[in-house]
Amino acid sequence: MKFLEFQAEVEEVLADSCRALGHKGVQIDVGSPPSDAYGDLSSAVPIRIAKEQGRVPGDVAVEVASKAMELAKKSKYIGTVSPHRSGYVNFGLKHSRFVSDSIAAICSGDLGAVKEKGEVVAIEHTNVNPNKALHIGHARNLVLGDSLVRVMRYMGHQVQALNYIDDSGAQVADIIVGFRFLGYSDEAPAGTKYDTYCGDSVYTRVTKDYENDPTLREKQSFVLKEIEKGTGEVAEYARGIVRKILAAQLSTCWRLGARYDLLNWESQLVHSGMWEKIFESLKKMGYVKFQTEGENKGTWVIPDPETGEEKVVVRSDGTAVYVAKDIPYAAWKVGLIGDPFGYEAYPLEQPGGVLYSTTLDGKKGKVRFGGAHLAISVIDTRQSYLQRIVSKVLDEFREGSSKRYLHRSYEVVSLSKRTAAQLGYTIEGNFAHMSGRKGLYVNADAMLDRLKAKAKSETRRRNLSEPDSWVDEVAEAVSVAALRYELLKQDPDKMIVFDIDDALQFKGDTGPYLLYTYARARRIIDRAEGKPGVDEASAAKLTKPQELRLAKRMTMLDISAETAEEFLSPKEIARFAHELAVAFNDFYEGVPVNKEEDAALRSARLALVDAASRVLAESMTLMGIPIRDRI
RNA sequence: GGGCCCGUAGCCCAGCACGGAUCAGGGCGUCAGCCUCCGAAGCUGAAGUGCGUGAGCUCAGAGACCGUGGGUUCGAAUCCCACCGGGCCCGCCA
Repeated sequence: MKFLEFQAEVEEVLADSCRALGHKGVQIDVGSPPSDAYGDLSSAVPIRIAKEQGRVPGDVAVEVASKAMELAKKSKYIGTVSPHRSGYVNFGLKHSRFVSDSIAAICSGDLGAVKEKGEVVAIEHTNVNPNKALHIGHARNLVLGDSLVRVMRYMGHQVQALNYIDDSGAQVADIIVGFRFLGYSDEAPAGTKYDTYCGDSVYTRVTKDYENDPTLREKQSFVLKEIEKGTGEVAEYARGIVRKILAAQLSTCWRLGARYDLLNWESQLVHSGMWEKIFESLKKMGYVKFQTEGENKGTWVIPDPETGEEKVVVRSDGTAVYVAKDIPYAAWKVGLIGDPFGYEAYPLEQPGGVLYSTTLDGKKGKVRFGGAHLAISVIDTRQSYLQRIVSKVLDEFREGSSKRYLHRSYEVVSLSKRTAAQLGYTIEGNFAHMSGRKGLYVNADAMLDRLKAKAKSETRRRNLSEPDSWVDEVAEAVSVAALRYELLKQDPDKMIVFDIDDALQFKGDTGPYLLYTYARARRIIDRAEGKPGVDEASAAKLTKPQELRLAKRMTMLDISAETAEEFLSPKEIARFAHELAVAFNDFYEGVPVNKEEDAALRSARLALVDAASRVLAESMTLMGIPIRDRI
């Protein structure tokens, strides 16, 4: 995008100026000035030089600016260079050319996405145990992961979006115990989603039943063994239930805009033999050791990367512990082990692309997964310790592997006191952690439905003559925008204390604000009589601060996208989109477009609106927010 | 006991990665305005104390101690250390 070109020019001019003035080895940096009255980019380089040489910063700034001004004469976009007495040098854009080039590029479809195909990146997210419906905590994981997938694709990577299905764990066993030993129906009542039924009614009840009758744990243990074995009537039955729940969960995921390339089944990972191979290698390397005495007698252990103490990986009964299942999966992702899987289309139709599933039937199709250059696991912060262990083991396996296996951690979503109270729970502090077992959580579908109900009335109020189906469809988009933005905009390291009433807010820094802003922009285009169009002469007429601010802002998506990529942090896109929307609304209030009488100016403004709305749409797409011309 | 994360206005958040410029930006909530004018899911402005139901009157007058205290620096919300408060993790559970 054009702003990055401008920035590159400024950096080059600065570096050349310093060299010409004999200042060697100065770190060249540029940034945004505190106010655009100073210019469009600024640098503290003279301050650093002054410090080194014991001079007055303002004087050095004058020298540097004067040299830079000379060198900037032949530049494309640098219009002004000015020193400031504080020691900063400020650079201003050559507005007419910058604005006309920017608008032309964007309107021709060049939004700055990286086009050449880069590295293969595997991104794992969602990973919900297939025994319950998604709650908003799972939704945070999905939104973070899916947005990251979108950003990485935008940045040119070949992305594999992975969804790990733990179909052989205790949580699945629990609901099978409920169906097979406690007489709970394995059919959901009419009108209830299957995953919701299993989570709300079966799982929570079985949890209580365990408390009342500890001998039920034997049933759980039996079911777990049957599932692990993988054959037999109970295992087949569990397999059917898991798939039925997964189908219900996936419909929610798709509703939220997420798309996956592959389902990785834990049961297949376990049966693939990968762990045994890795275990043998680690034994040969002497990294895992057999304990012949002490409290871990009879187990195989690895060194704990934090305490230096022992960490059991294989129990004395020969079975592998939880973290040991993650190791082969991680090794498969980054290609440290031969790929045992085949891949086939999963028998569910995913909107927007085929969903594959691993197989172990020995047939190898054309599609390949795993073996990525970079693997990113979106997993909440409570698993950071275990992820560090996995990472460490990969390094033992091959030096430097941990650099290619990244944990994108994030804090959990808890519930506000008010929301907990609405759900019938009285709590002590200001928030409560969600709990699937206790039934204390906000269901993602239910939240979307509440958002949708509100969006429906808001939309209907503004569109009295539209058919219900249209209103319904728009309300659905608004609800997804609201929830995704709410869960994405906050820093991943901060806990979200979710409050239903606050989340129902459509004003201010929200997803609906972005949708509304986009619709406003499109309305101008719809109602225009002439065509949008701009050249350097008409762009020169775009001199109002609102016009310049909007034009500049819309060329800065790439800066946010690069930061989002570097720090695996899609919230950068949210911040950008909000700033762009604010800039647009400021323009909208203060600058007429279709009522402008000067035809050239009108058409230039129209082109500006068109370009800005395209960039806004792109940034929303990167967040998985649906685009609607009218809402 | 060891480790990780958070602490910014009544509330919620941005800024911290790369320390700098005159007001540390938003949002919510509160109050007051703006639709003969491209969609009001928007925009603009206000919010020191005391008294008064209130128009207002009186007095006072600058500034969110960026959790607290140190340190580094010409310069710290940003870097370092300690402490305080909150959350999480450290199992032959998953």
